[in-house]
Amino acid sequence: MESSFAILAEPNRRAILSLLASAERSVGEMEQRLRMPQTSVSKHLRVLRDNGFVEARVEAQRRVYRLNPKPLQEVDAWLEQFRRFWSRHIDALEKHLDRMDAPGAGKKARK
Amino acid sequence: MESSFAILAEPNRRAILSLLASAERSVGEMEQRLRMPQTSVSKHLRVLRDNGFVEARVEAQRRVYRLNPKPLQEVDAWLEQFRRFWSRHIDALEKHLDRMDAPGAGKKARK
DNA sequence: ACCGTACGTGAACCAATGGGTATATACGCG
DNA sequence: CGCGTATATACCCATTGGTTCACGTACGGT
Repeated sequence: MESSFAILAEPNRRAILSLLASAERSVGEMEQRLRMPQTSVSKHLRVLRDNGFVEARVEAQRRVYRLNPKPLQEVDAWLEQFRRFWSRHIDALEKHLDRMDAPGAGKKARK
Repeated sequence: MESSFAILAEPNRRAILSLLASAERSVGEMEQRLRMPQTSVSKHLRVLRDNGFVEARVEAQRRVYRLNPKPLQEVDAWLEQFRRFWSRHIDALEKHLDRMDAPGAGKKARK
């Protein structure tokens, strides 16, 4: 049960996730895009997989990885408590957050 | 030049930040609220200070710490690239709520 | 059946870091 | 001035975590 923050503390892992944000990628693809050794990529992927940040599917000899957003959503949720420090000035964002704010509590239409 | 994520990887530091999210606090206050040794609190505060997460003001023998949101905003900004992975769900929820909201005449407050 | 490609994994190595203990500094008070 | 309170820091130690090297495995083409 590592914290998601601990996983994201590693720069190479963040790079991998950023890559996967735009598209699915095979290991070799990440290897050359990020210019890092394959074993390093594989190990980071292992950590990301074990913690639910990515999922893989087998395609011949390749493993194609795709992003799983759930852990990142948790990080986003943790940040919630601090948003009031900067969101006051950004009305559009505030409205967006307000809407996310109603998790089935039944108060859908504020204002 | 440490990544903000590396700073947030530490659970106690996150606890400190959460505390400071609600109010300014002195070191001793955090010490007892978090039930952790003072030297530990001080060390984590040092890291948080050096990385711009908190600022301190001197008040007699006390140091009162307050939150500085900028580094957290950067984290929030990094998450931006992933928001599309769950904003679709939010949109769906939004539409659902809108539909419940306006059963006959369409006043949808979209945008 | 081989051989190269594509990944994963285990072991050894090394640097960074958090916790604990002891100590240093700063301040207010009697 | 000496003492207690409040906080910071230096040092040591144990652990963690990332990198590299070497090897293992699975698959497809020829």
